[in-house]
Amino acid sequence: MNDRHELDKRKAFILATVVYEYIATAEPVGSNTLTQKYNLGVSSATIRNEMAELETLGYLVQPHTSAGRVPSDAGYRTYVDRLMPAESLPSDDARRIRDQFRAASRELSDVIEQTTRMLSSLSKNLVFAVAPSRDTHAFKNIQLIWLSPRTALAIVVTSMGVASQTAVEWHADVPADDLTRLSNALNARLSGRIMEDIVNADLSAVAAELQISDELRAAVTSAFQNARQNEEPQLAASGTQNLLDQPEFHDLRKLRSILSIVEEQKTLYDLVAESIKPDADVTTPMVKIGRELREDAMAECSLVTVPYRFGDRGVGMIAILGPRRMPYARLMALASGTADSLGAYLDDVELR
Amino acid sequence: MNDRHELDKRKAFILATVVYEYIATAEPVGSNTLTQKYNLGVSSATIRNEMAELETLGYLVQPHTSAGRVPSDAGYRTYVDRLMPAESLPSDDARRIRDQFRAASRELSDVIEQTTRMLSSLSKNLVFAVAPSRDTHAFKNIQLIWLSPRTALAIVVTSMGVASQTAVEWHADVPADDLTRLSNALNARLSGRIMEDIVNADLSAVAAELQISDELRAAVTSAFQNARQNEEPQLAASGTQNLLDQPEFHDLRKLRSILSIVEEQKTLYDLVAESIKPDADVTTPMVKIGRELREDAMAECSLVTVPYRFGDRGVGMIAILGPRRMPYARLMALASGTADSLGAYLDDVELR
DNA sequence: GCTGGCAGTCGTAGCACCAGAGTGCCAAGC
DNA sequence: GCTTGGCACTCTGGTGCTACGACTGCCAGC
Repeated sequence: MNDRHELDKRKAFILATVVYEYIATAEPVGSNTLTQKYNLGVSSATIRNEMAELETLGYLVQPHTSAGRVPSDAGYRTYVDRLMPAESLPSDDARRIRDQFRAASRELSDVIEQTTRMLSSLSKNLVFAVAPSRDTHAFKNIQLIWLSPRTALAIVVTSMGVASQTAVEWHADVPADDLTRLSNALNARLSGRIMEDIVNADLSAVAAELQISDELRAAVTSAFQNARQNEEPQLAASGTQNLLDQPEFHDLRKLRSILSIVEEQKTLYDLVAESIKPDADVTTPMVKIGRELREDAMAECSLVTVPYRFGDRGVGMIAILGPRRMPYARLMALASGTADSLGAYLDDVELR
Repeated sequence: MNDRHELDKRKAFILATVVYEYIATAEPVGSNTLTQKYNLGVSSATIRNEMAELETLGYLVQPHTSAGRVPSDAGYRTYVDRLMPAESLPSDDARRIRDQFRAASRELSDVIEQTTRMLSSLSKNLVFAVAPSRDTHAFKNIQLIWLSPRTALAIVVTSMGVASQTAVEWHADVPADDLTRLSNALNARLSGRIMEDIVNADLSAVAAELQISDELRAAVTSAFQNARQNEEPQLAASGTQNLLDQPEFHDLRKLRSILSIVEEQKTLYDLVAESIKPDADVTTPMVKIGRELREDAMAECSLVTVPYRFGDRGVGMIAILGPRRMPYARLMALASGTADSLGAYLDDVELR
């Protein structure tokens, strides 16, 4: 199992064909089906011997004695990593994705939700997406609004809309003019920066330059902290009804546990959260298969995830959840196409 | 069918018992079951005759010749309207609802979502809720921020947070002082008012009083319009997995169409939208049964809806969707208890 | 008007049975 | 030494049959 060359060409081809056929038909594949449908050049008896070996190697399993073979997690894994031909995004799908983002709302959570809807309809699977946290928005401007000599309202606006309003107060009088000067200086200096990159040093530098009081500086700091404060991770899901079309979910107990997980959101989030890394290579989709998901309820599921970027960093994830028997190459192409478009959309919105 | 007195006492009791028993067991009810389980004082043959009459009257139906009886839409309707004993909210449930709102988030959409989660777990059915539209929030304050002599930013804040920011510009110079005076006057005059009650006349009155230019007045009007602009109706749903426990949803085709409707949201919204009336009597739950829902996919469902209020008007809906065979009295008590608490919560947040 | 009895209907659970698909193994052949 | 046809064996799923049980509707008698 450890030697990646243990599979000779014929075994690899047979494994690939079994996976391909099983994905297409959802029926265990037998040696006869294989020889009849595919041009293998050898008889079914030979295939039988090879398949028996593939089974002892752990790539195939038999649901019961007199049935054909079905891929194991390891079988799918090898297929995805080494055997499967890559697919590119069909132009129809590409167009639909483009159109979706052209008509997209400006409300971030709506965009994320519409994206999952579109992708679940294209992929015929369950799709979910994690929205960028406020940390990753671009700072647009801050307004310090003088209410009285000792109170003010601080409103922070990011590329995705208003992030927070904070009421601030202090012990010494602050002239209204100071607030205006500070607002303007902060906006001139920091506009366009990513929220999480704006550290206290930046704020202090501006405050020092303008000779602003410590109390006022502290107020600004807390306004920024407030704006960055991480709300619940926003997660949208769509396409649960697609699962019902798959025979593996006709078992109501399995279906129920999957639905619970989807509604609960936390488990879904944990599944993809580890992959949201700012510096990650953001173009490659990742695949987790069956038990790799570490969830009993999902032992028969696979997950395709792909991060999307804003600017030059990964800020969120798009994920397609379906049966292990899913068209991996197609879904990977769909997911990364969508992620690219979503990233481009986010960049575009920021520029407006 | 039109004469509400067509049912004598005994028929009414039999109908009520059949509905009650069927709700409990999900099995068609026969005359023997009835005489054995309930003390009717007559023999099963008499019950048979009565049931046959109830069937010709349209209250009961027989799934097939040799089965017991099952209530029809009309049967459930009569049960709900006239036969069913009212239930009050068990103190356990009341406590759980109270605790939920005590710990509730301040973000409106989170509160609505958490409410549906709690109620779906209490009711063991599918729950959805429509969030109040911005129109029904209470106005808190407006800030007109002077950016340059001819441009400004208008930020409208309601009881539920920031509603909108609008960039405004004009052709004649506007002194910064005018903006401050206007902001303060508007806040003093309008704070606490419901957004949809704030009409142009209110704004004009203030502007006239302060001798403010027409252009500036127009800018304020557009800021308010922007803040009231109706986004997509916000709808949260929870508890789809509960449906799987009901035998009527074991049919995958039915289940699929219900799931589609729930995800699509629009149909759900239409089902309850008509009942969101500001001036409606906001304490009584309403019930729609089977075909009354006017959706083929929901012919075997019932819906309990109850509006919740903010201040003295209905602003949103809570709805419980389940099989027609649902414990109506219990769910009605649960729904209105939750609606009351949600209303109280909204009032409370507004005061803070 | 109520009741017990009875014939009749219908769905379902259980059972046996068979066909079909697929395997593993073996002995012969290239 | 790999490949192959043949063959016995296994297991599932569908079909047809029967028996049973749960009802009903109707009727004659109280």
